[in-house]
Amino acid sequence: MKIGELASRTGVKASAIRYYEKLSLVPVPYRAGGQRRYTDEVIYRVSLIRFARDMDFSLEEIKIFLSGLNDKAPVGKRWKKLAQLKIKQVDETVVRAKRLKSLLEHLLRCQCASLRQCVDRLSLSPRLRLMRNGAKERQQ
Amino acid sequence: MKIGELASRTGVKASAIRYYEKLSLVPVPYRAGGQRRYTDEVIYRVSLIRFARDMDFSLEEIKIFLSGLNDKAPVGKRWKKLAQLKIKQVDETVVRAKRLKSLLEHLLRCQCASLRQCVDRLSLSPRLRLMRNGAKERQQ
DNA sequence: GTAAAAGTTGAAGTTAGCTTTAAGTCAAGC
DNA sequence: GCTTGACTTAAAGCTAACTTCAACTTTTAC
Repeated sequence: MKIGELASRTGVKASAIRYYEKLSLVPVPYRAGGQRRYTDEVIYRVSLIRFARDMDFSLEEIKIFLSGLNDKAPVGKRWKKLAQLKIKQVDETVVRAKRLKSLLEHLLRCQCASLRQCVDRLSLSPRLRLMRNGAKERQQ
Repeated sequence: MKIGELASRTGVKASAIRYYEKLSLVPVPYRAGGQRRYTDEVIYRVSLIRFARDMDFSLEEIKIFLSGLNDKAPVGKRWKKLAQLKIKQVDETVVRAKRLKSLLEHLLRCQCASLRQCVDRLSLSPRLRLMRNGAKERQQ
């Protein structure tokens, strides 16, 4: 399979696939007359990469995941650690998402005339702090 | 309050606050000897911006939200539309997050020797497609 | 009064994750 | 055999959301 077919079958652009190759996220394929030829196996890998990207994994994280999945040995420590971290993050995401949803629903219902009034009614000020604590940590 | 205090009270760097000012996300403040002096009101606004950023709102979206909240008139159409869109997105986020969680939990439990074996056992290949459809649309 | 800390500016730099470009080579259909 | 479309490369460009820099001024603490 040439790179164009791999691209159309996975929904990932050829340029992205070449970029992943450079980062060692997909294997360096066999070449015919200079052009890349892929086995079907690679479809799984690229699809997984795309899925993980949709889940906001960074390419670095995906690299760890894929190397973990490829080991013949049981999944490594780094892999397990990352997976557990991700599960935790997912839980937090769900909590914050629900909080955001009820905030938005309140704002759609309420008739607050000003930001301050709205924030006060929601007692958002102390709550904001809580929300922030649950949120992604920032690099400062 | 000077910009440094506003920064430390909101957890948003001074450089980011200046950047927000340039984008009209925070009001142009009074100046004393060339330096910005803020009222307490601004804390709410900057905190809200930060909260929204943590929720992955773009600054453009935040601009719409804040202008909606500031109107004396009932919240505008654009605002409501965006809020409803965001609620939908939040629901999707929750669904995908849960799906990711069970996938990760499976991977932690299972003893798949290879990527292909694992993907096959999960019958992930058809599922990937479903997951992708539920995921953010990409610009292609 | 003076030194250090905090503020100011515009412009350039940073990061991730690609995409686009230019200048070619290779493959497929007629 | 020729055209057209798909492929190749390295390098540059893009976007969002900031941060950093350099060179300077203002404020604060002692």
